Amino acid sequence: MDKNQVFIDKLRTSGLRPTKQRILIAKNLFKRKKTFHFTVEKLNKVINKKESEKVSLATIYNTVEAFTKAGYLKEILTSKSKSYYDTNIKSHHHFYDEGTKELTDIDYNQVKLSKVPIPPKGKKIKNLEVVIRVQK
Amino acid sequence: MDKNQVFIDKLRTSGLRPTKQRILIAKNLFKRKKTFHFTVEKLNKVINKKESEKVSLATIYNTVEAFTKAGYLKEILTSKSKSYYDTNIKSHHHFYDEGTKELTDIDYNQVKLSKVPIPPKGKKIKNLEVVIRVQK
DNA sequence: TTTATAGTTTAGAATAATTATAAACTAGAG
DNA sequence: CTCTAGTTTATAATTATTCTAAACTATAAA
Repeated sequence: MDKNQVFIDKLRTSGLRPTKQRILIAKNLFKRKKTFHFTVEKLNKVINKKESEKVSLATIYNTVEAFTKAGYLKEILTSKSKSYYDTNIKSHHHFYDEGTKELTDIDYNQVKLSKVPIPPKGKKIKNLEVVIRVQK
Repeated sequence: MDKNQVFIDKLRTSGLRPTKQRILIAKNLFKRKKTFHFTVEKLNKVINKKESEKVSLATIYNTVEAFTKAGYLKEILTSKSKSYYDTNIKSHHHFYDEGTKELTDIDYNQVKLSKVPIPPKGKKIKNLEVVIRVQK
């Protein structure tokens, strides 16, 4: 039993070839007990410090984008120029700490919307995200 | 009666010197019937196409930042690398069209939250923002 | 099993938004 | 009027991200 088989299958079903880089990135993202919030820069450090086989930054960008499109990652709205991603793809929301620039998950059922507006004509709601900015 | 007096006063009460650049930018932002959603790039075009007196891009950045700190503008969360601002500073939310990358205001009372989570210890909620991403 | 090819990775260049720098300018206090 | 701290400006620097094109590789088909 190849212990990577689960990732290989996941990649295949998404139409992504299971290359060694993608498997390595997938392991780093998804073999975790807690969910992982990261920027590409951070993921790049994690992978290229720990692992003996290096992965180029361009591949990390490509793979994060591919995983997001495939629905394995969620891109999170924060105001500033860096994109944040989350391995938790269940519907949930975030605290964004303006001081430390860290994200914390808010469980889905900690937020309840009792009223949601009708989208503009011809448009469908793709996603609804609540970001609560906090500070000391 | 100087028709700019209202802007001059506003600037003064915020500890900002009423320079001609700031007054010009304020006029372009706040003398509008509808609220105005913009990026710095867009504001720069609006000002430097229409007006005879040019304002440097650096000043536009500085002024938008100053106005945001003073509470005259609101920075809006969208996923990607460009910052969006809104002249509507009342508590309200947004549709973000992924295709056109345009923002539309959602009136405050079109969204109702019946449950809001408790912030992490020692942190206060500064702002709560709902972004609803839409697409065709 | 080889071979062909479409998909993938890579280093480095290019781009785009934003921030920093430092010199020139100016509002407003005294 | 003069001085000075605040402001503006052109330009350089920085940072995140995307692009490019050559090298590499997974895999389908011979």
